[in-house]
Amino acid sequence: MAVTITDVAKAAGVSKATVSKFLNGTHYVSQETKERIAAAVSELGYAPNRVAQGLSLKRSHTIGLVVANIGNPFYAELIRGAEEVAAARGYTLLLASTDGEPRRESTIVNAMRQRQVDGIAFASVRLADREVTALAKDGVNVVLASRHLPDAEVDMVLVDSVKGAKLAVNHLLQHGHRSIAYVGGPLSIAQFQDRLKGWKGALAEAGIEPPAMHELSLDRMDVEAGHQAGLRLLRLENPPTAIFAATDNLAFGIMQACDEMNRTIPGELALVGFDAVPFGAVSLSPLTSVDGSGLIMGQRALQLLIDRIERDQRTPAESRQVRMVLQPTLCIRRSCGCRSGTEN
Amino acid sequence: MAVTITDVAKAAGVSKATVSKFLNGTHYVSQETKERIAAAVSELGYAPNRVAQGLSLKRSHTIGLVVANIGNPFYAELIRGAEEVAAARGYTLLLASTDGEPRRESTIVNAMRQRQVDGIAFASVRLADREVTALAKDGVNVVLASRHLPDAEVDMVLVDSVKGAKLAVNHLLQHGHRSIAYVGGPLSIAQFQDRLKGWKGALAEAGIEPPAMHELSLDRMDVEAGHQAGLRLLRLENPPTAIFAATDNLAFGIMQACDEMNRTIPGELALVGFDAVPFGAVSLSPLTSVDGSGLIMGQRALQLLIDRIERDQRTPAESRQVRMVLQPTLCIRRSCGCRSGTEN
DNA sequence: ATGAAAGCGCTAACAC
DNA sequence: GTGTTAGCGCTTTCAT
Repeated sequence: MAVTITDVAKAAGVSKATVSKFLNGTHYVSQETKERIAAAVSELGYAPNRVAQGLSLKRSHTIGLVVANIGNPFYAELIRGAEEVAAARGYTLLLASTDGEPRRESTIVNAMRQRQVDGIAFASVRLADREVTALAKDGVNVVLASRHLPDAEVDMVLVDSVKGAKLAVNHLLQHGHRSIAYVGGPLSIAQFQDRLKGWKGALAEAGIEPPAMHELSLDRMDVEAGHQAGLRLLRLENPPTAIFAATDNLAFGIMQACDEMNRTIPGELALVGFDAVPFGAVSLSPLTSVDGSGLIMGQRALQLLIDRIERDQRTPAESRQVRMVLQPTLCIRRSCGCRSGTEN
Repeated sequence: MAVTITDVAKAAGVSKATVSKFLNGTHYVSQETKERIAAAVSELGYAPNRVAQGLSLKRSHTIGLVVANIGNPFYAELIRGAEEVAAARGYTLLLASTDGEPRRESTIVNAMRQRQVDGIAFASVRLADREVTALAKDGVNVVLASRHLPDAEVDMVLVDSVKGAKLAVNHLLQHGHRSIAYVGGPLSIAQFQDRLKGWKGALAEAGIEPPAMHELSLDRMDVEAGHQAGLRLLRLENPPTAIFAATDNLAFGIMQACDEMNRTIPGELALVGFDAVPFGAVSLSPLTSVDGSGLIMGQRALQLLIDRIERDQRTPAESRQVRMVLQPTLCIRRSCGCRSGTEN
């Protein structure tokens, strides 16, 4: 059906081997045959079959990207960044979503390996550190984006969550708040441990010891979870005057709760999120948020991964894994009580 | 490196062919050897190499999904739906983003064909009708989601845009508005022609002839474009009292403009969007919107595509292409002036 | 500088 | 029932 290298060879009156050599610039080919082949190629509209190439080369120029949930704008940004550099460097993405289920994640990883991906980028792994390390040891190029696996021996790019959380809380402190609650995701995820730690740390430095009810680690991270948490907090006998949400999605849910209970933001409740997804600019109350730069993480993660893939190509040696930590920044909008601006 | 079918054959003391037959259940294999093979498989942890399989079968169990912009929540939903059914039916998605550039789109299509995808789903094509038809005639299974190509001879799933727009405008009319502006995307896209037509039609039926300045067809569809359009409209000497935005993203931009100019929604300006992305619920003003059901389109599109792929497998006959039109529904939130609810 | 041949991992006739 | 063989489209020694 499609035109193959054999067709080109025939048309140019040479052997497949020569065509291949010419196409890949891997050996010398005489000027004259070069031209004949080039002519045949464009004449027939030949394009190499990547599958066949992959089988022979053991290289697919395909990268698996596994995210928890495509619907979450944070991942959407990350995917965008990843796709961008993948495309630029000649790779295409195999996308899969886990819905946060570790079991589904293993299935996906297997499927990807069977498809001979050159590497896998995890945006928010749920696998255990050792499983990821095992994967890497097993020869799979891996990179972790956004989620931190302290003991996994693979490349990762993440944002400094402790620092980010402190940025957020300190800002709220500067606005005069003394009663700042925390709403975050499951503590089984390192990122949330760090954000919680940052919150606690900033408060401690200000000599504040928050009541236990002001610390909420939920097991889900969607808007609805934030909504419920918001209601819970607002109905407390002594509700907080401000909330640091460890995720923008959570913050949006909290806004919804305020809306429902007729509490104004930032008037009656100040709010700062984490991620700074673009949508925050047009949310119920324009959201001040720690910039987790999903886009950049997506980009960097893929750069790291592709670099490793292409390096391994030459030298299958174990190179030291890099851990890239992005510095967070505060994207100030109005939900904190400010008018606007950016701060570091 | 990885374990191959040959290893399994060796371990089970049979030939590769037998292993293959057993694995694919394509021929009878004696109970005894079945067991021996099964044992070898699990012993060695064998998993077939899909690339090799693909080369032999000319089937990759991979589907290309091309979207305009992953950052747009409408596409995010669509991707989510697509990924869901792809995974359920044993396919994985090759994702690529065009940024709305037709040239990039062709490049992507070529890359995907080289990778032997079993089919391509376009969420918002920019290619011309005849190019898409040519693709289909050339043996590529194609489905169009969301965007309408009147003359392309391929499967498509779309939402009835004329009807959706009427739903929106009529609702605004019922709220007593007589001055309803339209803000939409490029008229080169059929969807926007339809939404414009629906707007005009509904107004005409109400005996209203809108002034020319109240009809804005922009060439971009991002939030910023909506923002600019909103400012333009609000600064008119006789600004509209309501706006129908042909896309939620555009509506968000308009909200931003209102916010900037201190116009309340729906008090001073009523607003209805199109798409009903989840975020509308927590936007500056909870957005009433025509439900374009991106998620469902993503699902249906992939079902259509996979059905066709698997049908073609058996009978390469040209089957009539299906055009699936989803009925829009109005997702009522507050930006129109209502309190809440749903209407058809 | 070019070609012949083997091999990547799998499937599919066709024999036995 | 099971094995032999050829072939999918490409790359890559190894000769020439």
